[in-house]
Amino acid sequence: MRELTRAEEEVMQVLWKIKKGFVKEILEHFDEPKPAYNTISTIVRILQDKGFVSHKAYGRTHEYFPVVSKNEYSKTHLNTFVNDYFSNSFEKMVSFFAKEKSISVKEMEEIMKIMEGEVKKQKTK
Amino acid sequence: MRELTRAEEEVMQVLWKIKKGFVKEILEHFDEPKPAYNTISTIVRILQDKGFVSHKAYGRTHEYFPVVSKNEYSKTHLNTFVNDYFSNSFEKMVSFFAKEKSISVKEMEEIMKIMEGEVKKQKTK
DNA sequence: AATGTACAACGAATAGATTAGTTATGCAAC
DNA sequence: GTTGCATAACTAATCTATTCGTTGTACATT
Repeated sequence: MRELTRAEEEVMQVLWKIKKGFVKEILEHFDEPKPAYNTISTIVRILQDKGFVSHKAYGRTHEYFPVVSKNEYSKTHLNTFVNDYFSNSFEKMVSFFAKEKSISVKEMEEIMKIMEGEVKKQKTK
Repeated sequence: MRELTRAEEEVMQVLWKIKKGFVKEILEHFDEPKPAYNTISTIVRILQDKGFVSHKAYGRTHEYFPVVSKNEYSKTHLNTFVNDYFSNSFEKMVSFFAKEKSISVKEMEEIMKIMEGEVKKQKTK
C-alpha cells in the first residue's frame, strides 16, 4: 500500500469521518484558514489515482468515498512502525509504552481484559 | 518534534544502530545500490539542522551521533498515530490489533505479564 | 438561445525533498 | 613546499508534493 503524504492524510481523515462527500463538503471540515477548493479537488483526484478513494458521479459532480478503510490503513502503518522501531514485535512495543507510562493503569487493565478474552477464544478453537 | 522524511529516517536508523559514525561508515550500512557519499553527507547536515544529530570534529572530519534517541522518536510518533487513528486511546489501538490477530497468543500472554507487573508497581506507590 | 453558476479538469507556479556534481580546504607523503 | 587524497561545504539538477489560477463544459434560469 502506498503511503499518504501529509496533505493527503488530512483529506482521508475527513473522508473517513464523513464517509462520503463532495469536494465542497470535504472543504467544510477543514479549519481556518481553509485551503482553496481546487487544492482539495486536486488531492482527492490524486487519492483516487493512488487507489484510496473512488467516486460516484451525479452528472458532472462527484461524490467521493474511501475505498481503503481507516482500519486497513492504520493496520498497514502500525505494522511498518512496529517493524522499523520494535523489530516487528508488538510485545516489545506495548511493553515499552507500558513502562514509559504512556498507558494508564486503567487502560492496561482494560487491555488485559480484552486480551484474556482473545486468548480464550483462540485456545478453544 | 519535527518529522523525519523517508531518506532522513533511513540515515537515523543507521545512526541509532551504530551509535556514532563518520559519513563513510553510515554509507557502509546501506544496501546496494548505495547512495552517493554526498547524498548521505547532505542528509546528516539536514538532520543536524533539525536537531536530530550532532557531531564531534576531528580536524576536518566529523563523527556524527544521534541526539534524539530512537525511543524518544518512536514515543512521539506512536503518540501521534494513536491520536490520529485511535482518538488517543492506547486501549482502542491494542484491542484493535489483538482482535485483528496481528498479535499472537504468546505475545498477548507476555504483554499481560508485563502489564500486571506495571499495574502492581503503580498501585503500591 | 443567451447568460450565469458550479464544478471538474488541466496546468502553471511554488515549495520541499532528494540526489549528486563541483569546489575548497586540511592533512599526509614525498 | 608541492602533489595527491579525503572529506566537508556549497550548489545545481531533478523529482515529488502542494497550492491554486484558468479553462471548458454541463446545467439552470431567464
